[in-house]
Amino acid sequence: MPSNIYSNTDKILIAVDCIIFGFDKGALKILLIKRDFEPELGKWSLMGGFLKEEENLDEAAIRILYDLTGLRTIYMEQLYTFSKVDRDPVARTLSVAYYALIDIAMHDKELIQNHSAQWFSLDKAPDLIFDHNKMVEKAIARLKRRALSKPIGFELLPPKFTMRQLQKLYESILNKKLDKRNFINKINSFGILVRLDEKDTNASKKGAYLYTFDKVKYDEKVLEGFNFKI
Amino acid sequence: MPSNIYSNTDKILIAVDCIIFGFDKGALKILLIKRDFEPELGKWSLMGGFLKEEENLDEAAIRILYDLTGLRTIYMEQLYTFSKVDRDPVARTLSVAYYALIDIAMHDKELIQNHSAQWFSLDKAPDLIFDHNKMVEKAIARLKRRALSKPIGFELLPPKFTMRQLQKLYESILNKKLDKRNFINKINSFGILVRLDEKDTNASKKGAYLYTFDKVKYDEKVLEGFNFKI
DNA sequence: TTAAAAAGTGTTTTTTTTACACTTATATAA
DNA sequence: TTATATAAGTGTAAAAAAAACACTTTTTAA
Repeated sequence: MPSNIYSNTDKILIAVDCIIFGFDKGALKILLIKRDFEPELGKWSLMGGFLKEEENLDEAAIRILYDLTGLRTIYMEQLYTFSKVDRDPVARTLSVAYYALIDIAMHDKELIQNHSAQWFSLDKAPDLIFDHNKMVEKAIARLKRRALSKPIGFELLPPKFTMRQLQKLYESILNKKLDKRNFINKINSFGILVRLDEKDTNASKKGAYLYTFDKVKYDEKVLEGFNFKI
Repeated sequence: MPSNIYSNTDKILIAVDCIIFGFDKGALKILLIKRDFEPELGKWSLMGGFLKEEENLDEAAIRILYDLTGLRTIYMEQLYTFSKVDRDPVARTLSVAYYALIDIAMHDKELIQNHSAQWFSLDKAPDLIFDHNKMVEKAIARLKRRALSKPIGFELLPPKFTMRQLQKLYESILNKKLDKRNFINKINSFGILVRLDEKDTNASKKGAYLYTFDKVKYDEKVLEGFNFKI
């Protein structure tokens, strides 16, 4: 390798694209924006932006998510870096995909309207520009794997939720029906949920107990290692 | 977002660094190079290079691995993109880490000598430049997870191997002792190994049966889903 | 008052994982 | 030649985890 390894090498644009998952009305959703700029004006895409000189990728992803949702402390994870030479027709661009989980009730609705953004159920999402469909696919696969190794789902739910909501969430992530009793037994065996004396009567006449997530017990559990196969 | 989104954005150097795993004499090893160029001349680092305009990341990683090992068809996977602003003191550089699994017997020994490269056991590896230690850590964690979800180990072994070699390999990846009988029972339950009539007498007087890996059955098994918890 | 809709609750069966010890084959040393 | 040392090879029983399974409760609205 020559000693001037940094000279005459190719510099490249770095984009950060975010797959933003939410959960609403029993279905897993993603937040997409309708582009009001070229290229691909009018088409749907992931929310993205470019990496700046003075920030690292996590910071860029946080900035981009804040711009769209108004939220700062959300679950986020780097997914994969996409690098096909002609993935962006305008210029050679690498894109580092991040995925985020947010409580759909908490985001800033005005902000997403300003960006012509919209929530879509996974099965009803439109075709996306560039390689964004692949990014979403990969994010779903990763989310599925994560859901089996830790109780990631809480990030997607409001602070108080019912067992049934939690189960529906897992069903939509794993894309299969789960047994009610087995699910509750498993969740309770972790001891990371606290049952409140309140009930939620939105979805049933009888009302369902609300639960919250016990962060302290959860962190203990993380240390000893979860087996979250459901 | 402005319409001139591609103008005045920052272009950045992209490096590709490879964590190359091998398995020899019962221990998991990594291949490191002693830098004969600045910065950090004389220190140990991962094998790396820069991404070129006309190639994608996978192609760059394959090129870099070929330069060092002379091998082309090796197991390789993108790991993570490292982006700390000052990770490289010379210039702002992102590094996309890849990890590779190779059969240590197959590589080109002359090539690695030309690069002043050397195999190190994981526990005896020297300190590395930049954030390369972190990369190795992450690669080991990924390898551990992979080892539990599919029988990845075959990539690291010669075409014919003994059960004991396979077990030793898993023991060194998972970093714990495994029960001989349970291991064999589990592996055999997959039906992806073929026992040959040959024996290997290197490690024992009695000799141990050699096995090969049945690629066809393996692929069938992949489709129906592995449970490789050992 | 009754029908409908969702919540809540335990036990049994099956599958998977773990624990565990002796015999066999052969080269080498006495 | 015999004894010894070394690693290979082999199966079963106990424990743990996962999966299957159905009825009762509460309430509202017809």
